[in-house]
Amino acid sequence: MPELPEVERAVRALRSAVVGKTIAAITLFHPSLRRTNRPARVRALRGAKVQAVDRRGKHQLVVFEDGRVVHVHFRMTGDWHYDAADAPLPRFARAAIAFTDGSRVVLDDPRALSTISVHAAGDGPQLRLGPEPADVALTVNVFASALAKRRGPIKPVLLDQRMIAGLGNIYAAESLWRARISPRAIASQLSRTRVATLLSSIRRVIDAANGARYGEGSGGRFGVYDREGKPCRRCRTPVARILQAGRSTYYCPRCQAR
DNA sequence: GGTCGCCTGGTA
DNA sequence: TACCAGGCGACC
Repeated sequence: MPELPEVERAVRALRSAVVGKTIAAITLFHPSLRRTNRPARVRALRGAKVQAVDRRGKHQLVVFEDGRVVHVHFRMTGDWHYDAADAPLPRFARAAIAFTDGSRVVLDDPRALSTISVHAAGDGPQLRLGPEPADVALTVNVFASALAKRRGPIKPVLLDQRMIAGLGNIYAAESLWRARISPRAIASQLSRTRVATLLSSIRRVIDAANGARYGEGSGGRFGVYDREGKPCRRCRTPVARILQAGRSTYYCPRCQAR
């Protein structure tokens, strides 16, 4: 599920579910999680009390009262599942956190690419992230000077989390479509006007995605994403798909001509 | 920058 | 049986 709006939703749900609770046990089921986590460090979280749940970009941070931090990233297909500690596990359970009140949070992830790591107090994960889309410090000037340093095509640049934290493949494509900018346009060559348009398009697309979930049904109505061969919603030209940096990019060859 | 690997499932 | 997948770090 995870693009920014989905992670934000997941964080809010997690926050209301676990803040103030004390860990009874953490269990890692998937080999890749066992490989990357030291058992003693995970076991030592027993008795730790959750103080806060924070989000930075698509990263989730569970902060404990003693300053330790559990860092979770859903990658492609992770999500939280809530149940009781004695309930049957969901099909793709990769990890579980049981609390002393009998409740449980399960990391449910068919593709098993999610990551979990445990950090000592004062030694949190080093996240190299740019500003959040909604950050008022992210001005057109700031965005333009960041883009000016990048000689490559704009679409892969937008996926770099150091540009804007949390922007993913879907909304990068949607933002460019909305701004009528070719995904192949060279980042450093965008005019200031186009940079301004792109920034406001990114914000509008993210805002719409944030709101769409409650509207149900209205969500998932993309302009170009996953619409190869289907008509552009603006000009009816068939949407094209190209590969950039190994990822699909959908765009309208007419609205977003170079 | 591009490409690959991590994992596993859904779909054509 | 192929290809594709909302991410990202390691590699050239």
